[in-house]
Amino acid sequence: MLTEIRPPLSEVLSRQALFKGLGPEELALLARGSRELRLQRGEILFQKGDECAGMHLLVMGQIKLALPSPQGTEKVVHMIKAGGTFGEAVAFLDKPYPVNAQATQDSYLVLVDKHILLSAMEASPMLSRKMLASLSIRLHDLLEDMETCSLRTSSQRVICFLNQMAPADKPNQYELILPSSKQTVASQLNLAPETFSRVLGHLTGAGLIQVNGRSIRVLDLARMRNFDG
Amino acid sequence: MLTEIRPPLSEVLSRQALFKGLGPEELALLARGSRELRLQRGEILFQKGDECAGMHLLVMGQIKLALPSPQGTEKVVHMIKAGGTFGEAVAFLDKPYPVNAQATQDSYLVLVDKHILLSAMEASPMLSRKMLASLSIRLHDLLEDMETCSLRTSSQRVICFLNQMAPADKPNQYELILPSSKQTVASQLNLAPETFSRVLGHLTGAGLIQVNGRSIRVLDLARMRNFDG
DNA sequence: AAATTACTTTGATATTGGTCAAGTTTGCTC
DNA sequence: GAGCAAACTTGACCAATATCAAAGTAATTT
Repeated sequence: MLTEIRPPLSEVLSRQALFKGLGPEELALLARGSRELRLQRGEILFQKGDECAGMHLLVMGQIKLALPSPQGTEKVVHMIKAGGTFGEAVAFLDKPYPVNAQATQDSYLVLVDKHILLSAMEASPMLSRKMLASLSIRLHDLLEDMETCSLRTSSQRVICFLNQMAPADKPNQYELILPSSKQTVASQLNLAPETFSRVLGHLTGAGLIQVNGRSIRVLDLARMRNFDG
Repeated sequence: MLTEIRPPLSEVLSRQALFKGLGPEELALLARGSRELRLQRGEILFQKGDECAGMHLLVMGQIKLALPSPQGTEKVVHMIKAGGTFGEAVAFLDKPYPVNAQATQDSYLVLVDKHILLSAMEASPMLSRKMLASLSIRLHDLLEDMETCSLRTSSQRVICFLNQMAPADKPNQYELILPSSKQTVASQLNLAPETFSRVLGHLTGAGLIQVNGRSIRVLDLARMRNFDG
């Protein structure tokens, strides 16, 4: 067991991009309205329909947001990574959560009470701007997911995903590590795991990628984008 | 041709829910940064990839937001009705439009310059709150659409839609008028028009609904929700 | 290190919903 | 109101992808 250094909450908050630039008294206010949460891999944070207490800020770890289906399966909507937030839209609307949340890695997060958050926003137009920007990005991403899922074929969806995972300068060749298990990625792309596996097989067969566990090497991005399943 | 009475822009703005409660000087500011637009049914307002000048407010008419597909078809993402806004998320992010917009009815809208809108928000925390709430609702709706489209069968999607169109008190029997053409509704549900037609046929055959053009009478909501393809 | 569990791959089959084509109805234009 | 274009319906067929089953790998626990 590691000896952990646990800094005060206000310091943890001050290090998050969302709260950069807030004054110490605002940070203290937020900290007073916040709770720390620690989850082990696999633990469920909340379920669709639960009451929403506030905004979640993931400091470390990984959280999976997914829609449950009547048959007990689920569709992954979004993977939250360190520094990410979720639940703010739901908190503002006073609605129950529309998704399930489960830790896919041991995680450490902070739950910021919604009332406190609202008063902090009242006091800081900059925080409002950042929240607005963050929601806008979420909306934009969700629309992209919708685009991917509803007007592309299975191969195009996978190619689109590999393309999005490319480094910023988009070299024609690069390596990437899948952010989660293949079944999870498949679910995000609205594919059965078997289909995902087969598509990777086709791309490998066409000499466009090399797969090694969770690591994928893209050999020819330009040609891959034109690949037709 | 009708004789139109054209009230000043600031008055038009003051009547919109989003701007209710703003002071006259803020309204005047917004009005100065706004342009009126009039579109005829069928006219295109903007296309995916166009630069975004600000937030659109639809005062009258109907606008279709849709994702174009490589094959020239499109997937309807959202139908805007009178009083609705769109483009604000894109304006905040300084990104090009992610969708096409086309008038499906003769429409009158106001385009509010993004910089002006941002300064108005700076001045009015209430406006910020409303914008945040509006984006949150959009996000929530989009998630619901995703749910509908990705984990339900064609019949369930149609039933879900008919259910959403029920009056607020959810009586077991009610009548509704489709908000747009059947092909447009079908596209929103991610269905081919033929499939939509067939599903309505099945539901009619099962004695659950009666269809008459764009008017649909739901005869037994409870039983319909349990209907299985 | 062995055992158990979860994840992934591969093959065979089934099903849903899309596509194409033709006919019908609706609604708009002149 | 006649004519035309667009929207809708119906049927036959097809293709994409899910499902089921089984075997093979990797990862985790004990």
